[in-house]
Amino acid sequence: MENEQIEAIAAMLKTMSHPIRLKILCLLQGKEMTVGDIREEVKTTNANVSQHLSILRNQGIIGYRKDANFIFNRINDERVLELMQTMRKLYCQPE
Amino acid sequence: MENEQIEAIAAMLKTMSHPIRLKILCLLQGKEMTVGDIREEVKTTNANVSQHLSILRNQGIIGYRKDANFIFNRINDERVLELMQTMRKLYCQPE
DNA sequence: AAAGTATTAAATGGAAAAATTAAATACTTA
DNA sequence: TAAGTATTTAATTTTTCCATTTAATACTTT
Repeated sequence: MENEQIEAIAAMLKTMSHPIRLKILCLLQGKEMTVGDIREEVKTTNANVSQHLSILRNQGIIGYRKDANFIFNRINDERVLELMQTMRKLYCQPE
Repeated sequence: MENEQIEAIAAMLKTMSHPIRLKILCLLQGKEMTVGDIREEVKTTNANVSQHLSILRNQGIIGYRKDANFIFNRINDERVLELMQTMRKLYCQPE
């Protein structure tokens, strides 16, 4: 791995490494969710969810779609999905 | 993923998400290295390398072996190796 | 034992990240 | 247009992280 790539990957891991953000990524697997939807699953405020979403957006991991006064968030980066699959396999499998 | 697992994985990602620590993990793939060895590859001080190594050790990612006044560090957690392989495939492949 | 090398530990200061609160924007509906 | 809902922005405070410096420990060699 080149140094530049190490920096980029480290930044991406840092973005994923907050419990709330990682949980958001888990929740967004397979579906779109609004701030309000997410807020019901994660014990915090709307503003806090919104802040975490914007960090994920700035990293390019998630995207969104606007409809009325809702914003539907979705995972944008397929690689993150594959990475999470690997993590689930390694850290959540019984064996 | 359960909440508890999310917390644990987030902690592990956080440990890996510092450029120096991620570089150390790259360097340790396949070989043992001392603080001095690592310090030659990473532009920082011995004390700083030592601190990062202790963070990696506390997370259980690396282990060590003592010989004379050298400490040889090695990767302890096979899962981290597989995770890094996946990251290399996803983020460092030309295609 | 003294001097030298490798590493760690402890303390400091500064920078970055996080949660909280309050105010602003955007859209909808009554 | 006024009131209501969803989300974001901005400001503030608290917390956590990181690099640096200095001192301590452990071991070797002379």
